[in-house]
Amino acid sequence: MRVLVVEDERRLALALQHGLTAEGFRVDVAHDGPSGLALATDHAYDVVVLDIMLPGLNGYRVCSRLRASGSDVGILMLTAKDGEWDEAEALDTGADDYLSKPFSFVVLVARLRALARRIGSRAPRRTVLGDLVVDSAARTCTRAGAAVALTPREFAVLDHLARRAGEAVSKREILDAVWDSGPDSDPNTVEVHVSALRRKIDTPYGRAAVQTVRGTGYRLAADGG
Amino acid sequence: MRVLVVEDERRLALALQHGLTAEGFRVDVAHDGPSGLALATDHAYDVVVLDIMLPGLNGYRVCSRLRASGSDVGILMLTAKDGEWDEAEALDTGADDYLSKPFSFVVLVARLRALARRIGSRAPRRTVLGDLVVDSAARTCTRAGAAVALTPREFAVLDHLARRAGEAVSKREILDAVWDSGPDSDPNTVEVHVSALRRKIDTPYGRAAVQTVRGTGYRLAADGG
DNA sequence: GGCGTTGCTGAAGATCGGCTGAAGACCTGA
DNA sequence: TCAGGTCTTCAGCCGATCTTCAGCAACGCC
Repeated sequence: MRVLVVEDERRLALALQHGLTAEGFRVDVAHDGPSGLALATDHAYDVVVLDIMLPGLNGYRVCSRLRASGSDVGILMLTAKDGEWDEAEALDTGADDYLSKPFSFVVLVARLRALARRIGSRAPRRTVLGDLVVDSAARTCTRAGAAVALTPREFAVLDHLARRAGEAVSKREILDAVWDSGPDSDPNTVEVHVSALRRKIDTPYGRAAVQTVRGTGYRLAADGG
Repeated sequence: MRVLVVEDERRLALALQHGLTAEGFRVDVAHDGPSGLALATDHAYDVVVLDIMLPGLNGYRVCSRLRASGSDVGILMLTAKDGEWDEAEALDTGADDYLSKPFSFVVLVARLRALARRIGSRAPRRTVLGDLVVDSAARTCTRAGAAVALTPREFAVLDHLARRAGEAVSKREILDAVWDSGPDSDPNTVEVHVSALRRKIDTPYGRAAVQTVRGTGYRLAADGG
């Protein structure tokens, strides 16, 4: 699970990074509002841990801008005081949960897990495209009623395409979403997996659900191919 | 991607120009406020890197004038001090992000890329002109309800015209936007692609969506031809 | 109507991007 | 450690696409 921590207090940020990494989260850190907003806009995080007091752009504004841009990432706000005002405002600007400083690390982890679960269930569970059904929660795929066995990578690629059904998705984006890889990763990897995917969900059925968008990447046909 | 660097410190400007060019950006440079504003107004940049301390017209004023003129180009401000005042003012005048000097080049590149992506996603997803529909996200085009298969270049040209529907767009601008090419590139390349485009989206339907503006370039008819 | 300029278009060779089979690395569970 | 499955890398192939060129057409000015 991917977490973004936006916190200007370096020591706390570092502590959270280490602690959450040890808990099995993948953690990125930003130390001010604008770079936090940029990271959150740019990467597919599951949850953002957002301090309110931030240089450049405070937490409320980061939060509302994120929501304004259509993001439905989970947002957990860290309120410095424990007055009701802060918390109400946090929820008003679109945060999903809040925690008053100082907080227990164990509680934070529990809240993050709970939030991630809620967010996860908020996401569309199934994507139906004609006779192709992708079930993100169950991690299953059926075509024309028949179950199709996919490897983890194949499913992850399909799942990502399904979440953006109808849109052209670049290989770079797929690499980022599925592989957590650096900028030097090879787009051919995606091609190989798409090739395998097609062999399973397209070739036997004679219709192309996964379309190539030359020069860009791929698109999962919104009408089922 | 096109970047304008407005920076009066010659050595830094030159370093940025070289570095960003090496990263694959197309870079123009201005050394004072007024010429920066003029360049930004006259050309279709994706992002402007704007120093605050500038002769003639400071960065805040360049930024607010750009916004006042209706530009929604991405603006990344370079703040000399790292006081909160600078940064808040930068964002208030309409900047999208800021970076405190001295900054790491790698960070600048990452921020530029993130900003460009955010700006891109701000653009309208679909353009509808009569019976012609251009969907930038899906990278598809339909005319009179029928899908039209376009090559990447053809689509890029159409997409650019669609973003300025009704306006006359010069071949030079199209070259800049679609080809990332130098000043010695051949306008005939655009003509060839427009020709191919017309064969696909105009000829079969008997009406001209892509109109020639002699001496200037082309215009996508706002009423769909 | 004549002329220079500008735009259109078919053809051809060069280039690019994507697909795929194969091989070996890797991971996991027994 | 072994077996089975999966993932990544590599290289060759192939078709789609791009650019360039050259001749022709259209336009507008005189």
